[in-house]
Amino acid sequence: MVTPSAPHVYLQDIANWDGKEITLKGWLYNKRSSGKIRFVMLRDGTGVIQCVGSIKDIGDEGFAAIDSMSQESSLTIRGTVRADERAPGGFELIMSHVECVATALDEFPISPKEHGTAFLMDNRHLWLRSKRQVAIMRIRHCIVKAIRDFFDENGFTLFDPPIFTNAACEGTSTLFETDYFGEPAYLSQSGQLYGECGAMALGRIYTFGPTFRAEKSKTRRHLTEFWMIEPEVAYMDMWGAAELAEDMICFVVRRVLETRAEELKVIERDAAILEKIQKPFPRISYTDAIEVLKKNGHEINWGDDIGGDEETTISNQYDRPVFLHHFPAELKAFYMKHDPENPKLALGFDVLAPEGKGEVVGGGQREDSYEELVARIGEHGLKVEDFSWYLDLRKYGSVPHAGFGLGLERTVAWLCGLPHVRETIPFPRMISRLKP
RNA sequence: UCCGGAGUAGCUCAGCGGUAGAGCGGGUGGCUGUUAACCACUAGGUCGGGGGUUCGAAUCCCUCCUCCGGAGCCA
Repeated sequence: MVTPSAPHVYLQDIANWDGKEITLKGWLYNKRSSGKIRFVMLRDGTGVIQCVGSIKDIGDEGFAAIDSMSQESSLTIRGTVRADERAPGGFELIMSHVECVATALDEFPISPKEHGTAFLMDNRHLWLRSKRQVAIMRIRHCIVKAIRDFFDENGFTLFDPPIFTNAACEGTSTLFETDYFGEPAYLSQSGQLYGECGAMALGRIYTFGPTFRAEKSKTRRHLTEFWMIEPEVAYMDMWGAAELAEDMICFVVRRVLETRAEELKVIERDAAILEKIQKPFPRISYTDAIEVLKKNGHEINWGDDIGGDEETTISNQYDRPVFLHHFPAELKAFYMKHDPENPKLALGFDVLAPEGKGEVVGGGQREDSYEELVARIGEHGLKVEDFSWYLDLRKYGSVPHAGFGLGLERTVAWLCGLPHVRETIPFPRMISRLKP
């Protein structure tokens, strides 16, 4: 039991308890021993600390308890906090009492040594206990919170789109089909069309939810289930949406730097690189980008899609995110508004993250003309009746409007400097990963 | 779907025609300041599956499976 003089303390607050007797509750991270002394590395989810036990303080009983526990056994330790130069976190705990809560019934699969990613992914449920994964999850949470705060503080309303959808917006090949009481239903691959309904109702909204893509992509940037944030604003044009994306990204980066410096250190992410993420981001048109790519030895022509290697070439020219805008309209989705000054171009943009991290945002202005949109739906081989509700937005008081989609996992991977998105979400879903 | 790469102890890997190996992890013992502790001993294997070549295959050939990376598509 916890005595009033030895309250339960989390390791993140340990600096406030120097010289005091406290209780720690956690798991055995590692241990070392000598004949008459025991070193216990305890983690509690907020940090790791070395606890020192000498035979005169904890007796044979304490030694026996420690010796019976293997890695990841759960335990509580009472002791006195002591600042110590030699300790990695600056503090140690001098044990006065140790109690095993539950011994690990088997050898913990993930030893303190190196492991391959396939093995770690098979043990994702346990891998999440490691210092590095804990730090990444904390930063992910920070980013989620910052995004919500940014929109909430700027007059936006959270607007949740459905996950079951009936329409095959952009062809069924990339959608997961489910049996919905005998009818086919598809897991949402974007909340945007619903977000547009919200913008017409509430003015400024953002969606924040999971989306699903059945595309058989096997790359470091793809998940089949990922989280997307999609703001949508009535009476906003393409450049307004671009500025919104810019402000949001800067706000999020600032928040991570201010509140997650420790976690960035744990994952060895150079904060100086993130300090450079400031307005304004360079803006380069698709047409100009093609010229840049040609000069850099890429075999690409106007009208071709810009692939991963090309994106890297462009983003490597800057130390901050870059806007790519005014793509050829035929490369983009049916709802994208065409440039009135050049109908071959779409009023859309992508944001490429620096360091070759690729596209983190895609957005632009939506087609607001009823006639144009009907024609566009036909051109894309889609059925007008599937989009009757969407067309109603143009029928009843259509206005210029714009928005964008931000991929959460790609953003986390970029800000954390991770090579692969699989470590950015607790349980990544990929083409060959459904378990755990 | 296509193009590469890899499957050997619980994990990370070496061995690449001639007796199945190391480090870590596990177990046992030792050590009063260790830091991925150290020292000694010890247990642990259908060398991804199937077929073939050979006196002999983890090793060479064929085939299948799985995973990893990339392409396409996208956030």
